[in-house]
Amino acid sequence: DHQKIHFLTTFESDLFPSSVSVKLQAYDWWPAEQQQNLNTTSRGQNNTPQTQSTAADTSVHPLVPLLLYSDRHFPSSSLYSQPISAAAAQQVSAQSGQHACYHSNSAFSRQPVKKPLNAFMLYMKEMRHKVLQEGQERESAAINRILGRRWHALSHSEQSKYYDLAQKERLLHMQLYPGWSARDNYGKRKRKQSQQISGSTSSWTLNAG
DNA sequence: ATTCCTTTGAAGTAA
DNA sequence: TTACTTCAAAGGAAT
Repeated sequence: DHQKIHFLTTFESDLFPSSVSVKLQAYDWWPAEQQQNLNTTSRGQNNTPQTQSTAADTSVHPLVPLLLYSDRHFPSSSLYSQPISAAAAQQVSAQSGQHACYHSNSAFSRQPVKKPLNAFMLYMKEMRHKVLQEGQERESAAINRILGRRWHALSHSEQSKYYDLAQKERLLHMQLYPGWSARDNYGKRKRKQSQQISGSTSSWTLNAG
């Protein structure tokens, strides 16, 4: 989808100044012309990708727009569903202090920032629908078992695609939420006491904060 | 309405 | 440093 890719490039140019261009060069799917324009703040969007083969066609990983538009990471009600500007990024940095980091578009709905997806989670997100189309399994637990076996059957180069993408998402997550830590959501999910917790009866009600 | 199941990997806690 | 635990996604099943 060209619109999403354009959003990505605009986001990169606004959020990352020339000071972090070294990091960007570590990922081969970033558009070459974008890397050249990193030191310039203004950028036009007059070229259409379909008229001729541009750098964005080959260097932008096809899963990156999928990540940026993940409904979980960027809920429809949050400001991240809109194109991210430098001002919005600074607003995110301002609200991410030493305590928990939230998506917030209003004072009434706050959704916690979740962990970035690891390589296998990205693989599942992309391949789940294919297993569903095969029609053998319907439950997610069974599908996840299948995807776990297929993950181990992948070649090293096929897996590296998702490891690289996961590293890219961790970097993006770090830039978007500088104060965020996995500690923010650790131990806050309600679980059955019969699982592991033994002894106190209401130990996990203290997370109301 | 909420948790379980089930996978791998990242990151947390406790020893 | 090592071992163990939690949570990321998904959604039908179970509670």
